[in-house]
Amino acid sequence: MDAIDLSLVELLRGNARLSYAELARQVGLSAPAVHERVGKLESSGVIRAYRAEVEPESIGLGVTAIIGIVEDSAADTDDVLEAFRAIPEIESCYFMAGVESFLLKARVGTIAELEQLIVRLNRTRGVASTRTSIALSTKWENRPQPVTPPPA
Amino acid sequence: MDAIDLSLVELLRGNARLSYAELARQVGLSAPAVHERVGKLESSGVIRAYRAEVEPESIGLGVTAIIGIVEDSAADTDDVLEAFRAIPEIESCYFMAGVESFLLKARVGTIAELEQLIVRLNRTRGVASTRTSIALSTKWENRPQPVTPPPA
DNA sequence: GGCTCAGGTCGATCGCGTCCACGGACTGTA
DNA sequence: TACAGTCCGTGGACGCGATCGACCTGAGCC
Repeated sequence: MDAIDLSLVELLRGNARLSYAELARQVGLSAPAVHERVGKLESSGVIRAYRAEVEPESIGLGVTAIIGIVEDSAADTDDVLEAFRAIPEIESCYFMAGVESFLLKARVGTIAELEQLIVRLNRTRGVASTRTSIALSTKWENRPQPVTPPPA
Repeated sequence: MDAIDLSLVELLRGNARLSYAELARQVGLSAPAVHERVGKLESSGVIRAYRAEVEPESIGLGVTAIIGIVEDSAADTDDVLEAFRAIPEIESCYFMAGVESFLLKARVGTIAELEQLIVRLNRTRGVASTRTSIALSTKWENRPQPVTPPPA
């Protein structure tokens, strides 16, 4: 992970469809060298995936909700996690410090679907209570922040 | 936005670096036809960007926080939003229903930086109070959910 | 000094991206 | 029914990019 790797990561966070040739020009290496570096970044897990970012409304996901989960005292956290993983509407899942063990971001098409989702979450074994907040609009999401040189 | 467009969107949400030729094979069209469709999806705003998804720790962003913002009664929401937009650590920003007008997801390198960020947010004109929760771990994030056929 | 290895360049080949001309289906009109 | 226009696709052509293999160079180590 040197400065060139960081540049590559930053370029690909901005536009995942840049060609290797273009990346090579930007960082001042040859295309095969860039190809190899990017391959290593992928296989070492630094780059996890390349995703198109899509306007959620246009694929029928107009309702965004943030849901806090309180576990009951007998809950097995791994089981709860497993149950959440099986629910496709849950796009993100964070394990939190605080009373609410999990914070979920979910997207559904309608308020009715959100209601169903909340019922399902409340029925999940290990879940004591849920607290749902609705996002009226997403101002921005997953904006890549500029890569800081070296963290240390 | 027909069924083929939805397939293209779904394929690109799964892997933004698929070639047009490969997309063409998957949806049963020619490469130029796919090229044109994807171009239209981009210019119509359905596809907003292509991003590499990076392990945050490896670029020095090991601390994730979720921050709720309460505006004061004299706040100009647009100004507050503008101020947030200028803070690169804020990766996502949702305008919420409820007491907290905004919910922010921020990533920083260290707890010390998080402290500075919170101070900065509290000093922002229009912000009455903040409530920060720390994510101990990110179980998953921005998992693309399967595209439902047509929503209507 | 010489070996080894990591990581680069160069050159060649093959497939892909992209432009363009052409063609068929659908629609509205006379 | 015939016709024209539009939309959306295909196929061919061509130049560029992806990718492989051979080779080069510098650093570290016996």
